[in-house]
Amino acid sequence: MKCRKPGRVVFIVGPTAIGKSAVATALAKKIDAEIISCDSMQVYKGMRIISSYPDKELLKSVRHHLIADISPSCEFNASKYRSQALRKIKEIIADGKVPILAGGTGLYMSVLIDGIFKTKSADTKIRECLYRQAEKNGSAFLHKRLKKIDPQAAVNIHPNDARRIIRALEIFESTGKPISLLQKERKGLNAEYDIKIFCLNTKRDELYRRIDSRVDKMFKSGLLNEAKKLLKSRLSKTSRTALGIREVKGYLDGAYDLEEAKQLLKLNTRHYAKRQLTWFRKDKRIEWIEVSAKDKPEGIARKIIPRI
RNA sequence: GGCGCGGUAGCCAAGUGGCAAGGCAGCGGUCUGCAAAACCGCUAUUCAGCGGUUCGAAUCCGCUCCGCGCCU
Repeated sequence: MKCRKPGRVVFIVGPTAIGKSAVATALAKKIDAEIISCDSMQVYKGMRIISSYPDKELLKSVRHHLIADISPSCEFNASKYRSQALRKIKEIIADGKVPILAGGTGLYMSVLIDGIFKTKSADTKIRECLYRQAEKNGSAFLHKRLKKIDPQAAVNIHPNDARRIIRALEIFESTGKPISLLQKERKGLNAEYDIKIFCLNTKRDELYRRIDSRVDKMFKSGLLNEAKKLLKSRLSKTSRTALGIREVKGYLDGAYDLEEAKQLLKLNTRHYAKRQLTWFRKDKRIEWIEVSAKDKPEGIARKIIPRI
């Protein structure tokens, strides 16, 4: 096929359980592409079931990157993801192939396409100190402080949003510059390449049905053991928040039975899917692809090709 | 059949005479180095139904319907 256009980057995004992996693979086969995961959990090793790695056949048929790549104990983040993904993108393009970014992590997508402001790596000392202050005096107290040094950021961040208030203060203390100023300086893929973003979606009740059935399958294929194994190891701040970990932990701690854990995971996954959609909805560059239960990945890929 | 208790949003529920707490679910949103995270907003002109008492009723009274329990 001659759909290959150098300097072109394709994103296949969408809510969890919509079928991104299969569509991305089907598409990759048709246009000689390689797939880079755009998922904050699939990067971790040992999360095959919990983060739903693409099936073995999919992984075999097309080259995949950034899946099961790093240890769950590693403090990975959006910035690290960005630099690794960027390198892969450049390599793939240099190879004359198309990089397809597939995944559901809105922040990782945005950090690639729109960039991220440059700063030193996270200063954990300052951050921890601020967290202690937040616990003692409340986040509103820190918010008042932020208002003095960076009124712009204070307007954008809710007084209860301790995490962002602390990040803003941390940036100011370590660089001497207000975060709202730094945030204006960002350069991403869209400055150098043609970006195409396709978001797979379906009706809400159908999406929720897919999520429920995926969770049932996950338990059948050994989610419990995988989660147990992960819980025994040291997990990073990010990896420990993977859906499934907390739910299984509650069960193991005796807070509820296995059925309850399963229902909880379904519920939390639905909430997650909803937040993903909120993220994608506001990005007006996205082209929406409505899928239904009877659509095959190849058929969906065929619909995408002419629009690349 | 008799007696008792109860019926408040999709669910759980507070309120027992002065304009219907809260939680869950649902929906919408924020998001630039923890993002499958964290945070925010919205959601009952109406309290099973009908009548009555009262300036005023989800709250008091009567009847009807429904549920639960006990008795015969």
